Amino acid sequence: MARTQYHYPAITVDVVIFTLRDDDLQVLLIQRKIPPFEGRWAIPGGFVEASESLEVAARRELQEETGVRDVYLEQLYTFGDPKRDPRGRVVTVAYLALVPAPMVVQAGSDAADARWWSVAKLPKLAFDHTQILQYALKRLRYKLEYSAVGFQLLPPAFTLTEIQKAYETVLGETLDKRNFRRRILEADILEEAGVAGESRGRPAKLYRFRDDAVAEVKTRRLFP
Amino acid sequence: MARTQYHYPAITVDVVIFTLRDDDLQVLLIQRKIPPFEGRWAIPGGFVEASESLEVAARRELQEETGVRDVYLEQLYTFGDPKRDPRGRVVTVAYLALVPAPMVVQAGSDAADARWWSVAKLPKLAFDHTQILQYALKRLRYKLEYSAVGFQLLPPAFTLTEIQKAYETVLGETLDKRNFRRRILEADILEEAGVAGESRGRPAKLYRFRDDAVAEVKTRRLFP
DNA sequence: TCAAAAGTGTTTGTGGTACACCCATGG
DNA sequence: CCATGGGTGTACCACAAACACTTTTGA
Repeated sequence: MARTQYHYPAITVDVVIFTLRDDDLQVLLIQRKIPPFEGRWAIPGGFVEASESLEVAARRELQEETGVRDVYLEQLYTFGDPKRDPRGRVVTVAYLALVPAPMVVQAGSDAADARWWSVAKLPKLAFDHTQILQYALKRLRYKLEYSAVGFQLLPPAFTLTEIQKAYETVLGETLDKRNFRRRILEADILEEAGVAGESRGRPAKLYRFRDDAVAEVKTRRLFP
Repeated sequence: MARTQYHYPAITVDVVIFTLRDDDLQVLLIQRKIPPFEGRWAIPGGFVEASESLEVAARRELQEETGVRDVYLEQLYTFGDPKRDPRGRVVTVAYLALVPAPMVVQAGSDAADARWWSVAKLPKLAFDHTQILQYALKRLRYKLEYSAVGFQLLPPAFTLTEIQKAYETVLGETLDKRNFRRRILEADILEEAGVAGESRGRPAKLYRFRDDAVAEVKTRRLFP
């Protein structure tokens, strides 16, 4: 601890925020309005305050950008290459957040604009944010197979067809309807929640994620 | 970026170093010789230098403590609770390292002593290091089932019985000999490397981990 | 009565698990 | 020749994969 403090790197949190919109996996990006990378799109983030933990900082950033609280958030990875920020040493702790579909966004004070982008066609990003985003995407797909985090992308109540579409969208592959339904019902993590209105055909049953079901740590993968 | 620099937290890396000794999973700890937690045992670690990446810093710490280079190292998690260090804000990026069995250790300049401890009976640790160590242990056991990192704990060439013992030691359960051998050979990650000397019974074949085999990302778990 | 979406079972294949004996060597 | 550790195959079971038609509703 003999080191003088002014050598310390800065610490930021960056939050990769995914959602599902229009049967498409999308990510929230902000457009920088100051250099470096002025005008470029970037993952929302900011400095960690002196008194807050990393996760609290991430939740604060998330709320500033989307207005949501109490959504799924997990630490992803910490990026600390000395050259990742041209202004000087900045270490960033990246987080992954999943928010339910219909979400309005507001450009924060340090952003010119904020909007959702399809992960299929992303713009050129600032800093090493392309790398961070790809890492987040890989982790999301991986977790989707082994745990029940997929529900975090849906509204509180949903039909089986909706959740199947959600899984197909994120994984980028189609799944068999009967096998999907059998497995997700046998997993015993859903409960019925009435009947959907609005439909051109036969009305679907609504389900919700059971409060007492754990989103993490399935012994077997949910969807091979 | 308008913030004054003297508010930045300090950044350290801590490296949880596992090895196998005497059919036992052990972890390297150092004994602190300065306050806080003077005399307590702790996970080896230190400050990140201005010009080095986080992984380079972790490798440097690892080499300072054990003398080894080119061993398995992966980032674990970043711990940033504001109160985790009584001296002030210190964010630590924890790494997990696996080193082959016979390893001499040297107490570093800031440590009174350094030695291997069985994970079964650990002393009281400094800071939040018990939490970090438990997290590392959980991750190691998890990865062992889904990937081939277990080889990193063994010498370059090993017998099938040795590696089975290694897996049993880390997982804390016994495995069926024929099933273990079938699966590990079918995984196609080993190649023969001659015959072991020194034996009281029939000499065992030696194997080594194939250079071109990837230690990570198995589609199916190796050992359920 | 037609269009649109929801819902439902069975067969086949693959992979996991359990289990016991013979082989090669050194003392 | 015996003690010690090395090495090998099969039968059963459970779960994953593939696959097509009937039901309910609104227009």
